[in-house]
Amino acid sequence: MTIQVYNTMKKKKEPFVPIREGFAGMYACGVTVYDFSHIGHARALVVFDVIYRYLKHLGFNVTYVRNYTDIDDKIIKRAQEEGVTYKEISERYIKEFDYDMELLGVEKPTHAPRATDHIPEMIAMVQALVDKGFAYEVDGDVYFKVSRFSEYGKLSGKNIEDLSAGARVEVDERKQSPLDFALWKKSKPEEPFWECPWGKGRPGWHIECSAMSQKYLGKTFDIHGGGMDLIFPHHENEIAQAECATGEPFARYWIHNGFVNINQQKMSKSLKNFFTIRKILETYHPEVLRLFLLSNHYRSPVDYSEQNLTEAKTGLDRLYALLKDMDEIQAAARKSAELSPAEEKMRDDVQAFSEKFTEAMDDDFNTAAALGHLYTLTRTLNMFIDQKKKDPSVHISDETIKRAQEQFQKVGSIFGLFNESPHSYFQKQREKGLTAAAISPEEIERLIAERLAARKAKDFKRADEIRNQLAEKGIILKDMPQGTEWTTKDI
RNA sequence: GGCGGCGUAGCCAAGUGGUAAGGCAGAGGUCUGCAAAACCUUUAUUCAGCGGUUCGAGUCCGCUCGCCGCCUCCA
Repeated sequence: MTIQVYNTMKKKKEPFVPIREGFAGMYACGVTVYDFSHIGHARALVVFDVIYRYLKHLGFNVTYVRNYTDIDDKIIKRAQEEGVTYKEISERYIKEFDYDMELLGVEKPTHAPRATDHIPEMIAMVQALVDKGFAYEVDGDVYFKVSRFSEYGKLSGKNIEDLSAGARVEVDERKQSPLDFALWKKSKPEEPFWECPWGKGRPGWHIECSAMSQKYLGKTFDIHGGGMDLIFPHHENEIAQAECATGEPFARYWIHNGFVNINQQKMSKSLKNFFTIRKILETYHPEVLRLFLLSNHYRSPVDYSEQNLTEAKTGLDRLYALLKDMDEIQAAARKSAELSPAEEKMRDDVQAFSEKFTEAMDDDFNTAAALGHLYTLTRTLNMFIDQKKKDPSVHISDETIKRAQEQFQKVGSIFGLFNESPHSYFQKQREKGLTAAAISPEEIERLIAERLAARKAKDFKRADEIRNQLAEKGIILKDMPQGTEWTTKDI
């Protein structure tokens, strides 16, 4: 069964057929490293991480390339502000980015090239464009001549006439047309530069992705992705450069993720409604953020709000609670040849989930629908576990539990969830809550013991008093058959 | 002005021709001394509005209203 992928170029879903059977080449535009990465970056990174993982899961041999833009105006500006070299800024934020990705559980791509490590490739491409008459040099700057590429606009659905009419770019007199864009920029004094046929200069923004994607994936490759905002002009320009330079088609499938809004407002620096990944992960477990992001289809806009994150946390808690229960039941389960009707049904549901999950993911990576099915399975499993808790004689075989656990492992490995043992997941949460509660576990245990004594003596007034007292500090008690457990209140 | 998207229950959110997934919140119940957790039941005759195509439409077409993105660096 081939998967369906929405291709921005065609504006519709189409079957994904790679150039070479069994292989997939994928390039996703990475970040410009001049500051900490934010929630918007996180979404793009998580979306393509999941696409990467899913393609691998399907058995594709995937080459995934994600670049670092480590030379550009913003980096240079930042370096000048701090009085350090551009390299110091870019390397610093590459390190920070890598750290964020590790926290977020984003898999390393096959290649993570830096733009500045590929200057010769870029110069060669610019030279090829000049030689073929697609680009022209003006006083050290080299521009791409948009009018020479009749297909310009095919990705974004724009045409050259409309663009010319609506151009609000300040017109650079030296450009032959306002639409022409820089392939190579002459360096100003004090700016980093590389020697090239046009003097001292540095690459324009778009050229790096064309050069690096081709180096690692070939002239024509399968998937090119990034945020919606990159469709125009970045990806449009990449296509123009690459196809004119090589004379061959560039990427075949264009995948773009939607934006993140903050409390229904566009995220922007001027509104200061900006959240860095680092900041969010101080409060929320990384998997909460992933679950939240994957609860929406990747092309829809998603609204970041505390309520939505808290909801995601509730969901993740529920899933981990089930995993914990399954671990416990598994430990006590026995082999059995005979299945009760309830267990039969459970196996059927597990199997049904497996099929529905695949169906959802095959349909343009519909993680939201896939998660819906996971919750349905969760309810089925909880139902059985609930019965078993009430009546320990209810039997279940280890094989059935194993099959259910395997489905969760599969989802976990594709979505980047359930990387922790349920025990450590809840343990961490308790530790976090404890810090906020300012009470020691020993003190809690002491109060629980005191409450137990009170309950045994039927002094429920005192027992409730203790429970309320702990609740005020954010400690929630649960009276279980085997004793009293405690958790911390949700953030 | 050009291009594109969206509008599904209190909230979040799947669903591109076959009769409305899932989650959160709420209500009732099982369990509990009472709770918590879990489970059960329940919550959209209806998918912004109006027309049209069709045996059949959130789903396709047209119009209207409302929101948003891109066209400038941006995931």
